Amino acid sequence: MSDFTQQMALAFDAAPIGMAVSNHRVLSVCNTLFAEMLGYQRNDLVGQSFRILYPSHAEFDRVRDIGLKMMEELGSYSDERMMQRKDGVPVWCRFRARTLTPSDPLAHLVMSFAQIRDQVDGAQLTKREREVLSWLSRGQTSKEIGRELGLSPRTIEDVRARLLRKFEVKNTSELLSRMSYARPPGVGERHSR
Amino acid sequence: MSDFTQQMALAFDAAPIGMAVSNHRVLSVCNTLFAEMLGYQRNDLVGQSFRILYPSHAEFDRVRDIGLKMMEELGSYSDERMMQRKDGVPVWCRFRARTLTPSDPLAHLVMSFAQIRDQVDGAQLTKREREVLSWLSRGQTSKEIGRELGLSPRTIEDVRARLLRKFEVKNTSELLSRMSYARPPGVGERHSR
DNA sequence: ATCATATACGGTATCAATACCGTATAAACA
DNA sequence: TGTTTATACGGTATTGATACCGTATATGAT
Repeated sequence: MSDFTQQMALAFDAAPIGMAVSNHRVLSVCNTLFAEMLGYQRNDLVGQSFRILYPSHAEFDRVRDIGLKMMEELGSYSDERMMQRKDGVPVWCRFRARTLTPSDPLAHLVMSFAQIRDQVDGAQLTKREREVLSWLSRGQTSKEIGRELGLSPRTIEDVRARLLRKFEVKNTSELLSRMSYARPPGVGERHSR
Repeated sequence: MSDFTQQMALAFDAAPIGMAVSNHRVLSVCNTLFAEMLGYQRNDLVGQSFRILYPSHAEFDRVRDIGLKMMEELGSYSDERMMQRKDGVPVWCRFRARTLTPSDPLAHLVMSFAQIRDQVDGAQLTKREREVLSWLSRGQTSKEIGRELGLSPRTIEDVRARLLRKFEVKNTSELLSRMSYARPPGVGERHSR
């Protein structure tokens, strides 16, 4: 086995992004970061169905169909999706896939998973912070967001200041460049005192 | 080793994201997509300095220092940066790195490069616009960027205004949220090749 | 029970961002 | 050859962002 092959295998394992290979939706290889991201040991995942990495069977089915046509045509596909960690916590990922078998895309698939929200030293975002962030990503001002959420603009400024501190950034532009977050504030995002 | 190693090497090469390994800023291995992204054949890049992949020597030096401290502490680093294709065209990338040698991060580095978008709705970015954009994503003000580039802050404001018009966004925050690698599904971007 | 944090709101002060007004040069292009 | 666009710079005026000062309540953790 060549030195090149071994270097590539090492790079795969040590990659700064989660990577996995599947055959007909069964995981055949993954790297350390992928297993870590989802709360598993790597050996626990080899041979497992990807089903266990999605929050529901419906979601598992949905993501199967969603990129199939594009992969048949272009060989690759990318979207943003929710995975589920072993302990049940949802993980938002930038998902990319390339198939080695375009006529039957799922037969042999190479995927990368990049976690979108980097938590800074365990600093999770509160509901309010995510909510404000999602409006900021649409270019809303504090005044507009306050009107939208029925709050004083001053309160929105407080939330913004907290976000800047948490992520150690200078301003909102740098914040949004680090943390892309454009999910609309939905059902679970209502504010309660 | 054998089969597992070979599968991992295959996955590295066929990965849906650009990947490369460097030793003291010299490329030792990269995958097909990485070479393609930058307009090279893979064999042209092996053994080359990363210098040729950056638009200027100043930029090459800047990106060396920028993540060093974080890599010494955490072992990994991520930002958005501009690379330069063989034909001179700039490529805006989400960059991730993990070092295998934390005491001397650049000694052995595994990197991933995800191309962000280089155009939106046919709106091409000029060199100046990309340049300013890359400083904005680091939270720099117009005054700071002007100082950095040896230009009047007013000129930077002109560039910003052009960017806001081109992307039809209200302000810089929305701009950087749109330019980010992780965008909500359904709004345009589809990954190909 | 105390401490830290998130929430929510008021004020002020200062700087940044954005939108206008204008001029000027150079390159691309039909 | 004129027209458009990018570049570069000046002014001003208004709004927004950020950083402080303060108070207050609620919650969760040690």
